[in-house]
Amino acid sequence: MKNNRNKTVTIADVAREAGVSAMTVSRALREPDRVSAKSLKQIRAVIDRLGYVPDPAAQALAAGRTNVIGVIVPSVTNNVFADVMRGLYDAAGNTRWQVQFGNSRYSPLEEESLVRTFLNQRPAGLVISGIDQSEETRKLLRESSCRIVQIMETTDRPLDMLVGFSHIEGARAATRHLIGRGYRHIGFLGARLDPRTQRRLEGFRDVLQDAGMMDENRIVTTPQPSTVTLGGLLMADLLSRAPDTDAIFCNNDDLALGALFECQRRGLSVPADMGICGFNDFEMMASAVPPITSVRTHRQEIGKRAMRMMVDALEGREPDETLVDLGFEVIARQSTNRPRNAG
Amino acid sequence: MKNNRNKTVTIADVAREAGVSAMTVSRALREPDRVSAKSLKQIRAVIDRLGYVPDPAAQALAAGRTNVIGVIVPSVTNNVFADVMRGLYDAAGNTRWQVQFGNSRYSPLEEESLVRTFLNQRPAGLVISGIDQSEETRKLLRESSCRIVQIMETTDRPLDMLVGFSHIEGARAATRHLIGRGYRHIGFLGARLDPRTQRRLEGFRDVLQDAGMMDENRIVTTPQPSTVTLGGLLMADLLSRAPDTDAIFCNNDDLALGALFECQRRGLSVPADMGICGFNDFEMMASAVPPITSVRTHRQEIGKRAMRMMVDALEGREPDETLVDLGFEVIARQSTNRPRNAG
DNA sequence: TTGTATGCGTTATCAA
DNA sequence: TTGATAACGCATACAA
Repeated sequence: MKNNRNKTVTIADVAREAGVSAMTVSRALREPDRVSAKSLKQIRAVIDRLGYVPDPAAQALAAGRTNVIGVIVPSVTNNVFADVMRGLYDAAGNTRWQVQFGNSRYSPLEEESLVRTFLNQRPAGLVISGIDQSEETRKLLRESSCRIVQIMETTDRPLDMLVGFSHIEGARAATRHLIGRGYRHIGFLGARLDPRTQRRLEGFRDVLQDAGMMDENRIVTTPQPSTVTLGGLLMADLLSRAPDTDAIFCNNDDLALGALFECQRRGLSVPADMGICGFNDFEMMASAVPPITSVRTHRQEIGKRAMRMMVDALEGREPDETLVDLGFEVIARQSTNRPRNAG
Repeated sequence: MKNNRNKTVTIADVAREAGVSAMTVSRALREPDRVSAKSLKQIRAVIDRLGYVPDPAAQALAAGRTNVIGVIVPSVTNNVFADVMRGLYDAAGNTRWQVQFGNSRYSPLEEESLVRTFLNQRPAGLVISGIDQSEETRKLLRESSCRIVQIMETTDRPLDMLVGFSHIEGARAATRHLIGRGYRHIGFLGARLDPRTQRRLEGFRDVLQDAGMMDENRIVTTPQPSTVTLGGLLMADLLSRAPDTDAIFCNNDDLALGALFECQRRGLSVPADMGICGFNDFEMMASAVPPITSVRTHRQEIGKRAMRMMVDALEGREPDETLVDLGFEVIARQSTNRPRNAG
């Protein structure tokens, strides 16, 4: 296999052309203040003319660190994380830091392996989803000298920094909303029971148990990834098991939309016969017919804050808050607007 | 800023412990056949015991190349590319090649800058979306010695290898389908007019002009990214401009779903009063009420094929086909099932 | 403000 | 089959 090395312009070439030493060029790039205005001008001109770009591998090797900020998400196809990634990207945009994604596919083992791979590259920082890292992963991270931001959840004991919200509280609020709207036989539709999903189920259980309305028959879950079609299937399953169910809390919006479609196929009126509440508040929820109630989460904002926090920390501006809860909001829409005389 | 260098186990450590030279360890890792069975066993034991992992930066610097396959997509939030990325990931999974994503945000300039960044890392290969690279980008790519796979479109003159399908033909087929179903006043809803979208519009125009049914008034587009909500707005816009429109081709499925919701709000029957056809065939199309006709594209498969092709080429197994058209299928559903007596 | 010497961890080359 | 030596391109430490 041949080298991919082409017409490599090195720092030495620049130095020679500019009539200075390689070190001065190196400094001109990283600490321009410590180089005379004259040299700086010369060097910059030569760099432009020659099209010099530093070799990141050489930089990493010599400096013992990189400008890479690793990001570990459990999925690249899940819209939730797509939004988070956008936020992370946006905030990293005009900085000198470079974002690199890794996909753990919801597997703690793959996550551990990704962390190893990243740490081997001596990243400046690591953004990692959730708080359920394996003990080995936590050890690796603690022993590394790189900064860490956990995202999408919240806890009292973050590894380092954290930006997220409480899934259990989100689910509690949604469930309370359904009760408040007069629903009494409330079910739960859940797909892919990752840790966050499980916490939502936990919150749902809490509230229903307190209200004396809990019925395990109304909990329908599947390990498959959530889709709209699956929402319809789960809804059908629930209705066959517990036909008197009058409302559902779906652990995400895909399922909620699928459930709505299933109700339409069965001639069930939403919200009169069936109340529906989703989670995440994707934009389509607002324009469904009827519009679907959901728990809005601030996914892109979480990405932005996390990256800003990371960059601040890396650039020596230690953030005031290193544990941020961005919360959630129950967006009440027609799909849970139960008529007084219903049921 | 301190080093991120920790307890680094180097190849020299392994060599010492195994009683061989560093070169032999290096060979044991890359060309085990050229190392004696005895040394190999020793070395592997020591590697395990010490937990040695090669430093990628040092490898890149010394070897003049990396095992990185760069992937440039125009969006990470667009479901289309999320699916492609999944395919790429899947196919790269058990190889020695590492995938790295870059997001050009639909900007040829950002794409060019990404290409430069990637090429600076001496990637083994580059997967790049579309065929509309800037002249400068094309030049950079041609001058580089790395392999290239263009994806998601097709052309006679690929830069190197290519896996995709024809957007213009997809749109033509969809439009013919609508005509075949008896619709006569067909409109087009389009968002974010990227090159692929524009080709779909072109195909739409072709067919309608040939059929003598073209009416520019029925083309409604916006530069905004497509959403379900936007589909509803565009549909409303179209109906106010051309109230006698009896069918629409949407340049993607989000818009189609939004258009369906808008019809529901207006009491328009789909498919009797309005035929709706989407593009991409996301899974939700099948479970909408009524199910929505769409043009199925093989996004994940494109990713898989592209990565397999790349890996084969990199490992010296030059692929038989380097220009693959994976086609598309019009999936006819109830949303375009126009009753005989309608209109 | 600038430069020199040295090392980062690995691989290519060539000789043994 | 193995090893010694010399890069790879840059940054650190220190000296001037």
